[in-house]
Amino acid sequence: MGGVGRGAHPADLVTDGSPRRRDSVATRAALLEASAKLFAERGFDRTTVRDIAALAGVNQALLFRYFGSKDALFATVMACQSRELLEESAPERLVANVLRRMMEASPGLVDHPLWGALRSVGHDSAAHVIRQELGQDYVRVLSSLTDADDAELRADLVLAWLVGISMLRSMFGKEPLASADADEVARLVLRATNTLLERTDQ
Amino acid sequence: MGGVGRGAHPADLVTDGSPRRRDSVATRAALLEASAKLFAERGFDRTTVRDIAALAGVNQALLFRYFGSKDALFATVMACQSRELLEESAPERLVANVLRRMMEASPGLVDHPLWGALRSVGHDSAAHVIRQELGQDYVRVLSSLTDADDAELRADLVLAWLVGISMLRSMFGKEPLASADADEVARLVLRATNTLLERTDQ
DNA sequence: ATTATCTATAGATCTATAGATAATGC
DNA sequence: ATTATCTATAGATCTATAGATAATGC
Repeated sequence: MGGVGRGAHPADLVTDGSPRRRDSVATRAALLEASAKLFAERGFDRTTVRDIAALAGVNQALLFRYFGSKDALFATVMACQSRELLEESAPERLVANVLRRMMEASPGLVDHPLWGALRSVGHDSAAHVIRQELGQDYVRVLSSLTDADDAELRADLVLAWLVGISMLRSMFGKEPLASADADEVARLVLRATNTLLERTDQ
Repeated sequence: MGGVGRGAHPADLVTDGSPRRRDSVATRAALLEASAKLFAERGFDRTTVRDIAALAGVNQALLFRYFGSKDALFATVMACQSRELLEESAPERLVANVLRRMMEASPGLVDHPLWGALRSVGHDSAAHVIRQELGQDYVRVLSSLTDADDAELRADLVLAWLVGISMLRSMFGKEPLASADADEVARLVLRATNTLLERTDQ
């Protein structure tokens, strides 16, 4: 029933393209990659284990062999969410970089798995990773940008803005925001967040 | 299995408290009210027709009799979302009023059914009502506040902020935002949105 | 008689498991 | 021999319907 044929192998989706036919490591990786993509696109509830297995090109029983349950797989995916954007950006460039990456992604697609977690809003693991990663990592960096004693609240508000923009853009395709010029959005948002964070540099 | 006993009658949930025992109008209203509440709290996928019927105190078969399907009920609820907040606020007070109502609601609960629609992000009717109501009603009012030629884009960004604040607050319980003082949040956000909308009045 | 309500269940998913099969490494 | 993979299916939901029952209005 799935569009992906049964004959496809997990190696097909793995970048190193090694053609080994039985490889638990590659199978596990393919399941992680496929589920990250589908959970981000549809959320936890609307993603079935058979969809994931079909996209990964493996039998659905292997999902349970390697991860135990759909819930555990989801928690693993959430825990593996990369922090590369956070780590590669200087603090004062973080908002600009997140915005740029967000706006340059094609409308309707999330550019970062973290925003994809928003689609699984009812799930504990999603709520946990949102609080954990947004709460402790992004907010720490953002709150370092202001001296105000309510620095964390201000950082929360900046984050809320990024979350909202991602929602309207990638989930609802809200126009004109979805098709807006990245530079123009960045200019508007950065000017306002600089006001919020009491920074005066353009 | 539901906590609401089978003996409860729809009239129990209806404000006018008329004790009529068989009343298709009251039953229909009770189903609408119960489903609006549950869809807002849990989203479409995690709300079952039996949950709705139990909360409304009616048999689940009546849901299909009066609305045809769960999908049609959802669409009806979405279409009935009230616009009272939009209509009762002067344009220049809209953001402040939405923020106030949002922040004064207890954390973890949505104050307005429109924000609850965000939980049903995968559903067409939810996406439609979000685009329709946010897009055409709120944005029209907000964009009237600025003379810039990208007025609608700026209005979209203000809306994105409100959406993001609601998400972090009511769905993820993000601290310190969730427990922050309403006035302080309003002060910070309004100052920044005034910058965004190029207004100078406090 | 009409119609609101309830019972019972069909039919469609979906997660998860038990056990069979087949490819690998020694 | 070990272990990755597949088949077949149990068991639990969930939506939706057909038909029975019972309360209302004339």
